[in-house]
Amino acid sequence: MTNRKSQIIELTLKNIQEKGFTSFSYDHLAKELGVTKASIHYHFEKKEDLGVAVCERIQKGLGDVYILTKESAIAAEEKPFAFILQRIKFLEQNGVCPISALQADYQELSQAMQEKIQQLSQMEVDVLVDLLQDAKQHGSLKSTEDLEALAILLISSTKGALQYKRVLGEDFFHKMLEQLKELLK
Amino acid sequence: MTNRKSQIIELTLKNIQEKGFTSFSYDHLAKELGVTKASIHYHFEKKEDLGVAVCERIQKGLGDVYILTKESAIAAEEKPFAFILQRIKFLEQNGVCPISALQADYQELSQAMQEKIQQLSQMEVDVLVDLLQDAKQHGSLKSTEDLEALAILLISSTKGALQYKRVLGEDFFHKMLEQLKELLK
DNA sequence: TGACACTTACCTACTAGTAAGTTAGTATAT
DNA sequence: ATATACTAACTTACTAGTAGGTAAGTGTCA
Repeated sequence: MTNRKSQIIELTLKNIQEKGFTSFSYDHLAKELGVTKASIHYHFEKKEDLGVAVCERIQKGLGDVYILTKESAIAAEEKPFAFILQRIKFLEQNGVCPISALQADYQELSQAMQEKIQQLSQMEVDVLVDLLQDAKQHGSLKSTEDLEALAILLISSTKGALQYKRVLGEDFFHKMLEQLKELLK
Repeated sequence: MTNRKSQIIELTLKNIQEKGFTSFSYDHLAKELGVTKASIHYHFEKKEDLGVAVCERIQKGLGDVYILTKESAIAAEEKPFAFILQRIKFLEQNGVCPISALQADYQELSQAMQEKIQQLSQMEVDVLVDLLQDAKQHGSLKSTEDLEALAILLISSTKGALQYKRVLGEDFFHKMLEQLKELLK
């Protein structure tokens, strides 16, 4: 049963979103799966190994949504915002973005995980810049616009708003998205 | 020595910024102060009590910067951005905003702390909306602008960018601030 | 004398991680 | 066909360390 391994990764991803990396435990994970803690150690010897596997899982998810958006039939100028909406969809109720959760614990993590999180964060920017470039070529964005700076604003505000959403409710987040939509016109 | 109490609060604030609420410990705090763990329990019986005290400390700091900005001699249209810059100044190197750190642990915290964090988050929005209203009256903002939505965008993006800053460096953050400056023109 | 600010010594619960043993299934050689 | 050898996927039982929290005692100063 190799899908026990991906089952653990998936459950860990959920736990990271809800509690953060340092606050979830092998014991809790094991109880949720109905196996022993040692069984999870069999698949992922150290917590760090599981962490790296989850980072790779997130990276794949990010890449998939990128390709999906890139190849989609919608207009190029709508793709940056569509990409953001697609990414949000993957986040369950009351769950923060897993990348944000990992960033929050960043300083306590091993070097291997820090490098992975750095890669992930940079990839988020790069992917959005690429979609913005396509949108610009189709004439929807002001040519004076610094696309990297714009991507940074879009990502930062989305991630920040997801944090506030848990505390202040859906309404906060929707108002933010409306502002972003306006900004991309 | 009543300032031992505020000494503990100050150190806890620093610890929350670096590790988050669930990941700092009384033991670690005690060692940093050169006292025993039980001594901290004497001042703050439960960790929750210390957490609430820190929230109140943050709330006071937020209020102080607000009053300082409100009463400052600079032009009203520059006050929203000046307020954000002042708030960032209080954050030490590699430290995330303490409110963001508390939001990240939100779901694991007691109801008392959740309520405090909710108050704090709402206060951030309210204070910025107030400064934006003053700026609008002095003619620097488009009258069509929804000020609450703008405040939400400013706060979200600042908080989000502070997270990325730890991982991707100062440059990321500066680019974000430049975009916000542009947005407020 | 008694309140204040502690310390010492402890408890229980939980953490990551490990060692050794078990079970079921597979591949191979005779 | 069957014994042998091996592997995957576990479990049981443990370690050492750390977490929050408490009870009882100590020194000090008004």
